[in-house]
Amino acid sequence: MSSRDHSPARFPVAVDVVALTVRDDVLHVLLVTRLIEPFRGRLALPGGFVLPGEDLQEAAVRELAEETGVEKVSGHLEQLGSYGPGGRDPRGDVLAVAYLLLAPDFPVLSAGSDAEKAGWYPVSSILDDHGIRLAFDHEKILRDGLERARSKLEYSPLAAAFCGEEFTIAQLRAVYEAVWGLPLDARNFHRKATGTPGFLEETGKVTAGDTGRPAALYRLTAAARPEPGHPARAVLNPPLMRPVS
Amino acid sequence: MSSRDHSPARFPVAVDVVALTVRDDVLHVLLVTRLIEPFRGRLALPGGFVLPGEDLQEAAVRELAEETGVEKVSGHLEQLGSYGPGGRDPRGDVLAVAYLLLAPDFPVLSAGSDAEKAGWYPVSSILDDHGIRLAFDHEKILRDGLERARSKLEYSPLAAAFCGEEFTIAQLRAVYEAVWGLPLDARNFHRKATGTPGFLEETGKVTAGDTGRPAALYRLTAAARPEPGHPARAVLNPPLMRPVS
DNA sequence: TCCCTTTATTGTCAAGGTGACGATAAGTCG
DNA sequence: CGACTTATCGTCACCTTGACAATAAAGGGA
Repeated sequence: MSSRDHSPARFPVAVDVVALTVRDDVLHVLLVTRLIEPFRGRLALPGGFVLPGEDLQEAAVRELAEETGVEKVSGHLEQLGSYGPGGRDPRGDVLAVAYLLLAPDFPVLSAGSDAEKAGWYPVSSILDDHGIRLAFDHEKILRDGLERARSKLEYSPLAAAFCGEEFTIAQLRAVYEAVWGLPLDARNFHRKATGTPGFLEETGKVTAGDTGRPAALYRLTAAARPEPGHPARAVLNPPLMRPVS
Repeated sequence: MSSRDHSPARFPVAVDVVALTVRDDVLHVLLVTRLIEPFRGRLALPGGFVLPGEDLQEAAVRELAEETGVEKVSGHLEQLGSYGPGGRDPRGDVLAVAYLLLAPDFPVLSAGSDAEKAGWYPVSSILDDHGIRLAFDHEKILRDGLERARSKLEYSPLAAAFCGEEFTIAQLRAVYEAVWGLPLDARNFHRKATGTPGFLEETGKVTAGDTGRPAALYRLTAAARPEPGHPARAVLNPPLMRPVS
């Protein structure tokens, strides 16, 4: 820190959350419709200003709860990056700290306590050409979050963050296919997922009721489960690489 | 952003830079000695407060120049993460945005314009048990920066950011060994570095004067060179993994 | 000059991982 | 029961890696 600045400038600090989930085999992002200016009527990432005495991650969790009605979100939450403070809010300088949430599909309040409508939107409908334009610089933040998620799947057990506690290999593969936007060979994926030491363990249970042969249910190994405070361990070694094309 | 907050809280925003280099085959970090409270006399990462109208990365470059006397730093600069705002500065809430600089060895002013002494310190001397204690939460930031650098070497061409424009395979290998703290097999490394398409290209020149056989000089391919604004491309595919032990 | 030391570079080989894809297994549905 | 669907196991050629031998190209000293 500079020793010269007697009274440093102060900035409002906002947290914005890129919440991703896989719904019907399609990657979705959680967005709210803004009911006030600026960008009234536009879709935006959920978020809000950090309060005094609050930590960044606390603020992210609180804003997510306020705007989506979810008190206890399971899944994986990590910091994505910071943006600004200039050129991103017409009201003036605002520093934004973005967080990335990878979570199983959860219901959102159609009208949160902030009176903003929240809902899941397919990521492709936002990022495609001629997609819906987001407020602020949220499209860039979403792109950064998507790329972070894509690369993290390669070497970390984070794909399981999109699933519940127990899941089948096919469900896990559907996560990879939805996030990467690529088809994967079911047999090779099964070999890699079940063959990686310290990644998955069988629960002994199987699915029922669906069409086709029942699938075995797996859960993450204790070693692969994200610990509070610790980053997700690099369990997939060698990594599960994205196909080139 | 929350629609409810009419006058959001404002925080001072500091940028801190984890500047790493390889010097005499040892990883060093750039630190300054604080001459004022708090943490007077302690070593700290160079950094300072963001000024109004300034971007985060601009502030990082400016503070680095002010405290180390380097106007144009070559190498790779990327955002590392944000810390706080609570519990990291005894003067009160301060949000810190950390940046990571991977650079060739450059001289630092022994007394910068901020009158803080800057110098290179072996990373191990800071992070070892009984190492020198840094000011603020800078030890955690340094650890995060080190881990980021270590993992980035695996799949990106960023090791070359520690070298000059042209370098030998052995110099590049020395970077990996210094950052990872592990010995690598010179022959297998040579095969991987020269055999990866789109990574290195020969300059045709060779080193001279040293003991032993002269080494060929290489440079990064245009595709592997970091573009302004773009992240470092994932050129090493499959990656060059750290040995397990 | 010739040998020794040092560093760079090229090969070799076995083991393991991956992509492509055939073959079975175990359910549901008609 | 037979068709269909999904899950799981096997096979095989190819590629990459780790371990390590061998060769190349300098400088230094006897």
